[in-house]
Amino acid sequence: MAKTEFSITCNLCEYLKDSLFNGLNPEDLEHINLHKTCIHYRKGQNLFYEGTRPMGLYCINGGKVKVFKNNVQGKEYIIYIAKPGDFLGYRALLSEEFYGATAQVLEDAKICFIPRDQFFSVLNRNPTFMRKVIKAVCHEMGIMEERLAELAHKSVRERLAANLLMLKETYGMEGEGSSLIDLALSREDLASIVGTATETVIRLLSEFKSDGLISFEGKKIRVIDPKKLAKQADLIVA
Amino acid sequence: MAKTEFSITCNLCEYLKDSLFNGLNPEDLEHINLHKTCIHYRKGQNLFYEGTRPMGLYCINGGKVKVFKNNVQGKEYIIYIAKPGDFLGYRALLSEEFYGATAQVLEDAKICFIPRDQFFSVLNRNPTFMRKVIKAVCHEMGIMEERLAELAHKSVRERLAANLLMLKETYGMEGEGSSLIDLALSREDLASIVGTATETVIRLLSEFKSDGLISFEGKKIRVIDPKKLAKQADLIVA
DNA sequence: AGCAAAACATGACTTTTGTCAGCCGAAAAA
DNA sequence: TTTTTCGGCTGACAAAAGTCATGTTTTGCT
Repeated sequence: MAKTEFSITCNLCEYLKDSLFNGLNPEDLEHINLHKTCIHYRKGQNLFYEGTRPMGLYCINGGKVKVFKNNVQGKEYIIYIAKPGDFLGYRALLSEEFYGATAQVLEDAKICFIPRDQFFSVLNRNPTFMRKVIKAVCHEMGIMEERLAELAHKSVRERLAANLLMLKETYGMEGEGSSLIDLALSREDLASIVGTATETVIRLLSEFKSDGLISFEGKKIRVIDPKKLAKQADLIVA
Repeated sequence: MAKTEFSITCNLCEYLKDSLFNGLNPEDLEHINLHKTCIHYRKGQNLFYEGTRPMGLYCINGGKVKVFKNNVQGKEYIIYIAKPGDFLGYRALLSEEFYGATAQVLEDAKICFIPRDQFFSVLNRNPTFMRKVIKAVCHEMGIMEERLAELAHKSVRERLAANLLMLKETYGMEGEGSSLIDLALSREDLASIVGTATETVIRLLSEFKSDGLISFEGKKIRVIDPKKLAKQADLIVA
C-alpha cells in the first residue's frame, strides 16, 4: 500500500501536448519539473478531501481519478472523471478556497504533484499562460452550465443515455462500428455520475442492452448504436 | 420600446467597490469608461441570445437580469440572476465560444456594454486583474459544483427551500426578524430556478406559507423562519 | 480451493413529481 | 368599459423513480 515514486521529465511527458502546460517556455517548464513529485497510487486511494486546503496541483500521468462530492447521507455525486493529461485540484487552488470535492483513484494511477508556490510563481510571470488558464476554466464552466440544465430537465433515462455518449466521447476506444468505454465503472459510480439510484441504472442499462444499444464486456460497456442512444438522450417526442 | 442611453462615469459608479473593476488603475478604468455604452432596458428585453457570438461584456448598473438556457421543449432553466454590480457574458467571452445562455431583463435595467477589444486590452496588460478574474471564475465554478450535487440528490422540496434561502442571502432586505426577497419573480421563473414544474412550486410555496416559513407580499416573498426553512432544505431524517 | 464481501440483479411497493384540465382574479389591451 | 390574456391555484391522475427486501454472481482474499 506504500506510495511508490516514479520518475518522469515534464518536457518528455507524452501528455504535454494536450496539456495546459503545452507552450510554456522551457525555463518555466523546467522549474515545474524540478519541483514536482511523482507518485503511484492504487485504486481506492484519495488524492485530496473535500473541506481541506489545497497545497498544490495534481497532474495525471496514468490511470483514472474520480472527483466527487458527498451529500448528507453519504451519497456521492461524481463531478468528473480525470484521465491522463488532466489537471486536478486547480479550481480550489485558484479560487483560494478549500477543496469542494474529494478525489479518489478509480484505476491505479501515476500522478505528479506540483506545489502551490511553484505553480503560482510560474502563473504569475506568464500572462499568456494565465490567459490559457482563464480560457480553460471558462470552457469548463460552460460544460457545467450544460450539465446543470440537463440535470434540471431531463429524465434519468435521458441522462443515462447522454452520459454514456459523453463517456464514449472521452474514453471510447473505437472498434468496427462500435466503441468500448475504457473505464471500469461500477453501477454505483455510474449512478453517481447520472445522479440517480444504483438500481435504476441497472434496470435502464439492461433495457438498453436488450434494445441492442449497448453490450457488456467484462466490467466495461460497449456502445453499439450511438444514434439510437442519442435518440434516448434527447426527447423521443420529436 | 426604444433603448435610451444614460450617462455615468465608471470611477463614480456606486457599484465599483464591489466589482471586479475595483482596484484597476485609473488609466485603465478611464479607458473602459470612454469606450462603454450605457443603455436603459425594459422588462422582457434580451441582452444576448444563446448560440450567438459575444461582442463584449455587460455590466449591470440597475435592475435584474435572468440568464437561462432553453431545452428542446422550450422550458427554461435559470442559471443565475444578475443584480447591479454584476458582470454578464464574460464566461463565453473569455472561453471564446458562443453564448451558452440567453440573458433577459427581469426588472427594468440600466446596463453598460464594454466592447470585447477594449476589455481584452485592459485584461492583457494587467496580470493582477487577470488573477482577480481567474479567482472570481473559479469561485463561481465552485458554486456550480455545489448546485450540480444539490440538483442530483435533493428533492424538489429541499431545493426550493435551499433556493429561497439563497435568494434571501442575495436579494434579501432585512426587516424585524424577517427579510423580504426583493425580486419580482413569477412562479414560473422560480420553477425554472429550482428545476421543476410550476404547479409543484405553487403547491410547495403554499405549504411553506401555511407552515409559517414564508409569506407573500405582492409579487414578492418574505422569509419569516429561515431556520425552519433550512431544515426543509437539508435532510429531515437527521 | 473455499469463503466472505462486494457488486449485480430483480420484484414489489411507495413516494414524489409531472401532466392535464379547469377555475378564478387581476391586469392589460381593445 | 368590456374583453382577453396571463398568472396563480387546485384536483385528479399517471408516470417516473426511489426504497426495501432478497437472491445471485463475481471478486478478492487467505
